[in-house]
Amino acid sequence: MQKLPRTFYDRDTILVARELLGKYLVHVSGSVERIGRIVETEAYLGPHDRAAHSARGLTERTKIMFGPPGHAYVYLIYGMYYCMNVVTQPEGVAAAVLLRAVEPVQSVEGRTQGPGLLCRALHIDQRLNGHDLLSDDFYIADPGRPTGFAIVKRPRIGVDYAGPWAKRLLRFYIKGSPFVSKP
DNA sequence: TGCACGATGAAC
DNA sequence: TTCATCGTGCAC
Repeated sequence: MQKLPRTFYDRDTILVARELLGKYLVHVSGSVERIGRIVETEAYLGPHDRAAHSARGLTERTKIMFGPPGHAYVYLIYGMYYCMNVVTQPEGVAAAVLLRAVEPVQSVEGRTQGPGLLCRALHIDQRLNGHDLLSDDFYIADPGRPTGFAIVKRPRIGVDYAGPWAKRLLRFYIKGSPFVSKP
């Protein structure tokens, strides 16, 4: 499998969010290689995007989002679940793509439909925050098998407080996939 | 130093 | 619709 290059992430966030669909998220922990096929993503376009953590500027938590592209931004939500993001665009631009659901491919136990569940199933936690996705133990790759699928656009989940930004169609998923969190 | 609040998920 | 559970961010 071809690991996605830095240039893949160093582009428009919406484009990256769409093109991440169908790619394989790989996490190697110990001797176990867990793989999930990305079927649902959301784009967060800080700092103007009121739904993005980076809307409040550079803070201890969001500094990863301001960093160079191709790194993981992992944070704890509601005190019990982790959410996995991919940092996009050049260093200094605080944008990222939230991975909302994956389809189990290898060594994945439990459900993966939802950002908290997919992190639990792939053993992703705060230790991977800031991790370079061009490393050998945590990365995203192109399976190379053109499958061909339609992409559905919807408003993002759980950001009703974001005013007009809550209505933007920044959530993308593979049409018909049974592994999407909220079809 | 204290406290309100989530880019959630599951139960009721 | 309600609750579990806790780090972050910002008000005192």
